[in-house]
Amino acid sequence: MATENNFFQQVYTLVSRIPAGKVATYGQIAILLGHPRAARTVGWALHGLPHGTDVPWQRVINSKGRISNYASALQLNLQKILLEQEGVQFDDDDGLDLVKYQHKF
DNA sequence: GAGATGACGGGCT
DNA sequence: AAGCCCGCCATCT
Repeated sequence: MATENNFFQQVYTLVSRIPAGKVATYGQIAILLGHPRAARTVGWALHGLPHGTDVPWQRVINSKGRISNYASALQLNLQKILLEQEGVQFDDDDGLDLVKYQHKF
C-alpha cells in the first residue's frame, strides 16, 4: 500500500499543475521528478487514482501524443472527451500536437 | 527479500 | 510502416 508521501504523491502534485488545454507526457513527468526513466512508474501512479479525484489525469499522455490508456477503453474515450472540452484538438489518428499542447513547467 | 506488475519509451525487426 | 522486444523504476504480492 502506498504511504502518504511518496513518488505517487509527487506525480499527483505535478500533474495538478498542468493547466487546462495543455498536456504532458509520462516521460516528461518522470524527468521533472528526477527520474528520467521512470515513465512507467508515472503511469502506475495515475492508475491508482480514484474516479472523483481532483488530479487532471487526462492531461497526461504518452510520448507520441496519444492516449495510452489502452487498459480501459471506456476511460480512454472519456479522457479524449475531457481534453477536447479543454480545447485540445485530436487529428484523424486520435493523436494531438505535442509541440502545440505540451505544457512547459 | 525476490518475483511480478504496469496509463511508458525507445530501438530494432 | 506497424509491431515486437527489451530496459527502466517504484510499488505490490
